[in-house]
Amino acid sequence: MTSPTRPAAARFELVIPTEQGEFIARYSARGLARLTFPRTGTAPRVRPAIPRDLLQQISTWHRLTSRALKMILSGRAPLNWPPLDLSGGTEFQRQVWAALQRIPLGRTASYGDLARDIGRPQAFRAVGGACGANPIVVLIPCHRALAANGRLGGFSGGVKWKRTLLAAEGIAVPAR
DNA sequence: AGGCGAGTGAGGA
DNA sequence: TCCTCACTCGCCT
Repeated sequence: MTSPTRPAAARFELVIPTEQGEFIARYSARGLARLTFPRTGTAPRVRPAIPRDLLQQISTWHRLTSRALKMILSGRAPLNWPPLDLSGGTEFQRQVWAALQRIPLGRTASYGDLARDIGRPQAFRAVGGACGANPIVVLIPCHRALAANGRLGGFSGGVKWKRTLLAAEGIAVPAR
């Protein structure tokens, strides 16, 4: 056939400028597949052009992503969300990510709480791993997962970001 | 209070 | 099959 078949895994990147830097959003044909923190000191890279048949769809999603991100960064709960393409995760990871999305803005849960939420009370340690594999920072609020006894725990994007995000949501940030 | 070790489930090499 | 965790708990100073 003449229609160019895109690989199912095709991803298209757009940036979201914020006061904190440029977040990078990556879209598949199914929705937002990845959102990453601003990188410091990397050369701007060439991004593949978005095919015409996806342009309008992705533009719409990107507006939703940008607004939702900026809302959370300013401590307000987003009204609308882009569709999320979480097909890259395992079943267990998707369950953890869904549990994270149930934590309201301004609230936190411990890794143990999340493990109980998904019906695997002993899997609290694996929950940490799934949080670390979260492909969509901020919108899937892995920063709201703390260790037991209110300790901060870790963060794949760096603990500084975790503190920043918690502070933006008005959460008292543990000393460590 | 704080350190330490064992136990734990999932994922990746 | 092994190893590594963004953990938790209990026991010990």
